[in-house]
Amino acid sequence: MTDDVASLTARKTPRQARSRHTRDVILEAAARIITQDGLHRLTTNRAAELAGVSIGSLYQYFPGKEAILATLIRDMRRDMLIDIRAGIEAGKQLDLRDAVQALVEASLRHHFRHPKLTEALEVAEAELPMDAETQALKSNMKVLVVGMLEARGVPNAEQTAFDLIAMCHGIVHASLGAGHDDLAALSARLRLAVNGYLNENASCRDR
Amino acid sequence: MTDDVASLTARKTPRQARSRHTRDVILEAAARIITQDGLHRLTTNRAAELAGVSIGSLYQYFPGKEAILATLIRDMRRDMLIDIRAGIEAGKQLDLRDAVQALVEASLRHHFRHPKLTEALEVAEAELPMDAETQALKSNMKVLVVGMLEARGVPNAEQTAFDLIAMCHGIVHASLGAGHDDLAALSARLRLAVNGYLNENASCRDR
DNA sequence: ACAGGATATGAGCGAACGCTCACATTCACT
DNA sequence: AGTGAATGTGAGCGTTCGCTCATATCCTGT
Repeated sequence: MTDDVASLTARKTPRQARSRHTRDVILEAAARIITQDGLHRLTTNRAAELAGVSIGSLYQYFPGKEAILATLIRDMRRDMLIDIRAGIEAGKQLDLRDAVQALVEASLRHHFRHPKLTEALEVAEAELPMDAETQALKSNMKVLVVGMLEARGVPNAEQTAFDLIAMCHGIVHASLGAGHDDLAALSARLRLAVNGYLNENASCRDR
Repeated sequence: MTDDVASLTARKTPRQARSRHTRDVILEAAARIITQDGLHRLTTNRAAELAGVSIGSLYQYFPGKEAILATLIRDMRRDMLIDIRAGIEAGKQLDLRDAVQALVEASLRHHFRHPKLTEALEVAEAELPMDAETQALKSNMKVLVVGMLEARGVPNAEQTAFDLIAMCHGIVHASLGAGHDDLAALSARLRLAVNGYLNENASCRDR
């Protein structure tokens, strides 16, 4: 099976500081290649070379380049969950619209930390089988967002969460692609889209 | 220059029916590979083999695999422009919301004709230089949509068009990725998002 | 029927890729 | 200081890729 998750998990866990460092520089090099040259330019040889590490060392820790990608994706999702948690915490006492906005801004900050890398990893994630932890991380995020909406009486919270996230993602993706990097302006436009959806959703139910 | 547009344009224009057919089967084979196996599985050798054509013939008409992609993208954008025109025509006599909805449904039909291929080509387009015709096609689409909004008194039509398109794109993309293929349900949710944005946009101005 | 352009073929070159393995080096622990 | 485990090395194998070119076949116009 090519789609085996085993081919995505680390081959050997570093036990010494030395090897942890080796693992890290490989991941950093891979991230830099993706950011600067694009996903399709990532090769194991190039990553090892840029990391200043022999190709053999790379294969000590990663069974293949997909495993490197899976690790980068996992790390990204971990960071994202932290940001989501912070966003929900920040909006804990606020009403629906402000709470959602707090969440939007938190995930916006996440995205803007490494825009190109994040976008590329999301593309890669779509065509890779997902390991258990990444799956769990994403599931956690969903539960958090849906819970936040439900706690504020939003009907059909599951679908609403899905659409809000997809909408925002679409706008952010398109804006980055068009070269817009004004975070404040972007945030205002997202608020417009999100509030509009929430209002329409509510008035739909009233009728 | 690797980014030269010359490397994306056809090498030789078919003069006989025979060669037009060769060109077409190559494009069809490439599209099938992308649809079934993904973008990264497209290679010139594989495309020629699947098309039942020698590798040499492929290089008679395309200087490289990027040229094949560029051609598929151009064809896709051509079809899309036709659909957009039809959508605008269909909503010609309608008010803002219904006209936008007609447009949304037209582009939704376009997307659903070849969902996987369309998505993949849009990814490819993002990391390829654009040839003049594709650029013109996209510019035409933008003018049409912006004009439709302006004709109905929408303020800030440029930005609104950008956001509406990006929003819808985000929702459609996420839905396809999640396996939702109910066109009617999707259309209803897009209407929700779009109307919400338009209402919010209008009420923002009133205040 | 025939000339000459248009089209089709596929062996194969050089480069890049994924990856292994025999070996060298360094570390932790006694 | 010595030993075994952990870690690091890089030449190089087998494969695939993009692509060329000498050659063969087909088609059009006369």
